[in-house]
Amino acid sequence: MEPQQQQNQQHPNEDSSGSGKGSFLCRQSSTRWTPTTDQIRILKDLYYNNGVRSPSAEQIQRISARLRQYGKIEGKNVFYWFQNHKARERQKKRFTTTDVPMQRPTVANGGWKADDPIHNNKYPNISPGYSTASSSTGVLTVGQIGNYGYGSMTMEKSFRDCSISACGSSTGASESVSHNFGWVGIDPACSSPYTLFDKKKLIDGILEEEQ
Amino acid sequence: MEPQQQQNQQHPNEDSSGSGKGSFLCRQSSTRWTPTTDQIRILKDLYYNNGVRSPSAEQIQRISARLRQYGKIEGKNVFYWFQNHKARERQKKRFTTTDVPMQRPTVANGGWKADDPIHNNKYPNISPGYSTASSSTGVLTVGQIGNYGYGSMTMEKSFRDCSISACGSSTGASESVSHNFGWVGIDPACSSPYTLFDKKKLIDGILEEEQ
DNA sequence: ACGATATGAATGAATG
DNA sequence: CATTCATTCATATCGT
Repeated sequence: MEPQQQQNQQHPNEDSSGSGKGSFLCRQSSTRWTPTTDQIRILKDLYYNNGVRSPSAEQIQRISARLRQYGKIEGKNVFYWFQNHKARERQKKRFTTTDVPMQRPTVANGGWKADDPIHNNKYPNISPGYSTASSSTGVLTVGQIGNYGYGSMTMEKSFRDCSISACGSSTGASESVSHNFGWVGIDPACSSPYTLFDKKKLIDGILEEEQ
Repeated sequence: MEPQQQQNQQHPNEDSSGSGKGSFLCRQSSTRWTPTTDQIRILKDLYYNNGVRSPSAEQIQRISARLRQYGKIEGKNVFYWFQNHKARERQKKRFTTTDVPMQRPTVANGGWKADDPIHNNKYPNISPGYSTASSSTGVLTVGQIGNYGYGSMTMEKSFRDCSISACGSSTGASESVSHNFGWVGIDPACSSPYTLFDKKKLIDGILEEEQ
């Protein structure tokens, strides 16, 4: 998701190193979990390709155990990750999907960070109804039509080959990129002849029902 | 606080300002929203004169739609603006009101926020010990140095429950499980000799029941 | 030109 | 589940 964020934090910082907090340098290990690219990749894979959205306790344990190979992680991290991911996806929609009483697929992307470049098959349906993808199998019907490879390879670091991932910044988490659409949005009635005569009124108008 | 960044005009940047700045392409150089003075004025007005601090989705939409007249803007910009504005104001206040000598905003232990939620009283069952004590030298009363925004934070919260997993019916039921499990590290097969993985298999393995 | 600061953006962690 | 808080990163802007 962050095209150019975090410059370095995927280092396998074994040990919580919470002890060395007071020291000046080494100011890298914060208390909060910093997912590695591999972890994120897998989490997204689970989320998008497997429809996992609210893993159960067992699943969380399993996932975290699996992800622990790529760096330290705990169950709660997985739990929060899914919660946040889901919540933010919804929130984003909430801000952008203003009106549109009828099914209007033109919603594109209001401008939030684009969806994932690698796993972007989410649910192709346009209606608010989710695909309810059960977990595993059967879901990938439309999945990765483009086939991003790693079907059975050591995906250790193979996501570089994808044709769409692009921007391979070696170590960096070159996840999503794009995110520069043309301000589609809801196409407001811009250019309205406002002249700012009464600011107060304008402000109120924003908050109120404006009807 | 705001050094009047009156650049006075909207988008001085205009696209294609590829000049120098590594405009390689990827790097998602979509300039980050630079609010115009009018937009800022209105935002501040909403914030200070109208007490808007955390606009809801609808409000955000309304606000952004309104502000779009003064320059391009999107819901997320408004959202972030308020979030940041509130956060920073608060942060600043924390400093100023501090005036307490030895008071450091970022003392060891993370100050006040939940002491190590992760490894601390996650499961009071077994390790009651150092929950409250913590912090060296009885770090003052944490009395909330700059309490203005919101009384006190709930440090020391601990998850409602500490039963691990539980969840008889491993299916959905996302609501009931919200925060039910303790993040115990049930010590899964850590350090298991995973080495080559077939993504497909791995994912399934995670999701499946104990295959 | 840099370095400092302000601030947009992103996200982990929590709370209700 | 939605909302909010804290933190951190990235970058625009300004000061010297």
